Amino acid sequence: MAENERTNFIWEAIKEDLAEGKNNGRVQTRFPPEPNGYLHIGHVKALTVDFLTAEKFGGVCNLRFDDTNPTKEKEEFVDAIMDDIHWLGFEYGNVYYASEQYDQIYAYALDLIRRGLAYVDDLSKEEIRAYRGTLTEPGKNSPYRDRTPEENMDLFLRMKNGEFPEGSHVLRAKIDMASPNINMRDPTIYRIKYAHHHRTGDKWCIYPMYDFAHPIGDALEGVTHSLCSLEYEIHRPLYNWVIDVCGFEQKPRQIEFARLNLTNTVMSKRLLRALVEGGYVSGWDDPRMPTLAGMRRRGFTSPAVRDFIDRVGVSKADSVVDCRLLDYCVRNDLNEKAMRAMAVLDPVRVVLTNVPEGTCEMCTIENHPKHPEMGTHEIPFTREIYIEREDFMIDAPKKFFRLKPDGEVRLKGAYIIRCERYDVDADGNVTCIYCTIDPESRSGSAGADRKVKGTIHWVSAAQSIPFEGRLYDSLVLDDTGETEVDAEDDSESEGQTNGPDFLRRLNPDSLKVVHGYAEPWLAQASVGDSFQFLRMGYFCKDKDSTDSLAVFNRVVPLKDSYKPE
RNA sequence: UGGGGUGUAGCCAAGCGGCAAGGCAUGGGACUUUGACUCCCACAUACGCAAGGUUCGAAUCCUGCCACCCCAGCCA
Repeated sequence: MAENERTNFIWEAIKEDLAEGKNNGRVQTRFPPEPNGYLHIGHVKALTVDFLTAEKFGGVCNLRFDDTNPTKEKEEFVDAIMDDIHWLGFEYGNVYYASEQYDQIYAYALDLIRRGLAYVDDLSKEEIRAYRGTLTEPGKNSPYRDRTPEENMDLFLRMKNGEFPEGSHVLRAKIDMASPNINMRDPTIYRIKYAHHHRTGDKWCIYPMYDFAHPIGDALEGVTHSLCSLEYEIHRPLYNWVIDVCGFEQKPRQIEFARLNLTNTVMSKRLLRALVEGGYVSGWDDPRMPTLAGMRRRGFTSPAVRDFIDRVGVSKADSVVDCRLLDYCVRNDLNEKAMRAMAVLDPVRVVLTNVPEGTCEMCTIENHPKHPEMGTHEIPFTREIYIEREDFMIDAPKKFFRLKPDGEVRLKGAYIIRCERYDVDADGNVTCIYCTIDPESRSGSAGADRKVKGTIHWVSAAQSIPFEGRLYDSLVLDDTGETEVDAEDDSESEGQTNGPDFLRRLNPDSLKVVHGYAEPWLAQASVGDSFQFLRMGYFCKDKDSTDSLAVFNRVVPLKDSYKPE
């Protein structure tokens, strides 16, 4: 059975490490988010790889907040991140913060200075860039590169003590300004920032860079395999350099894999933040957002999200996954769990002429066709009802199985009705349909086995509740699946005057609101409960529903194999 | 024109020298008091290259070429 066990290239690599006896057979990973935003579906892939890899090899996966840039980070985000991980059902071991490792990281920096492996540079940001060279030309040494360890030590201490303004000095690793790998051309490892850190407050005014803090954090925590996305591949030599130079005995191994991209949406935290801060969406949990908070509010379930990630797989090839696979996973999960109910989104009135006025029969309907243990509920049946406008067609084609003049159709859970006549307004819109019921055909009765080709959903006109359906059928962007992220302007610039380029691709149809009627039973639903409205899809009761109005988000539509013409 | 990566169907993705798994999507059919679900069937003579080579045999090895992605933050 181990024969067919699912694996991936990362696990194969780890098996080889284990076979060579590395790390004494121990495997440890970490999920290292920067608390500068909410987790999105792309993070789920990363964190799933981290957690499942640890689980696979009987190790632990810790959570570490890579909070080395105080200007972007907030406590709100660390809370949201932990909530999201729990929602997904993963258990992390310890919780670490890079900011709690600052003392140790600082000590390693001092050691590098002492050994002549790091120096304080007085060059400006622009000068450093100029000295770095280009992709095709080597860089040249900074005039400050050969300062003595004593001089560097003095300068670095003064940096730490707040004697210099931001931007005036940085600490650089002394590696090789002519390296074909630009990341090795004396990378900056510490910079001055007079910023309030959400955890260390104003204790520090120098902060380590990712490239320095990350490998040290990994080593300090005992990480054996540091899994990350492809863009860090080029940083691996630097990662290994830091590990070596700091003298860590047990050397974590960095392995990179492709990050997740999804059609119809954008996965860049910078762009998601622009949507939130620019007011284009209601917040990080807007149901159109690919954030876990948004998807959760929309009604996506964690098993569905996990199944999706599992089906996507792990490789090193750049890819864009069709968002219809995610939809499939959601439908697949909800099909088993969601109770069946009826709501009419675009109502047209139907009068059942042979049902006496004042009649109110209760029809019993199963909550789930395949799970009788899920129980039943009652729906009031009255003389006047609403059906879906699209379920009636005057000039119906041959293969239209729903209601048409002189045609018969079954009202789900109730009677078979026949269309006798209908009213039309000046514009040709149907305003009312008159039908008769077959009294023998009531569901559950002896005559109920008569077959008609179609079954439609309905609600009582008098005994139903107002319904607002939000049809978030597309994620934030249109369906071109392309996202041009303008390389320019860092997220620090607030200028929202003319939003980023991609905002032009915001899908105006990504949120449609419809008003209709729902069966009374739905008034008892709790926020977060999901239902399948027959033919219309899966809906989840939204958090801002009120007693007088049932507000449901459409999680995902049902597949519809009916094709007109 | 530097370096690091990746190229298997519309989209993901197995495959690791022995003759192309699987899923989504798509098309057809059966079933159906949800045109849903479920169930059948179809869907790469072909693996970036009408390129060389090794081999009895290559998607898998070697050479060359092409395409795309990443790197010149005092972001992560």
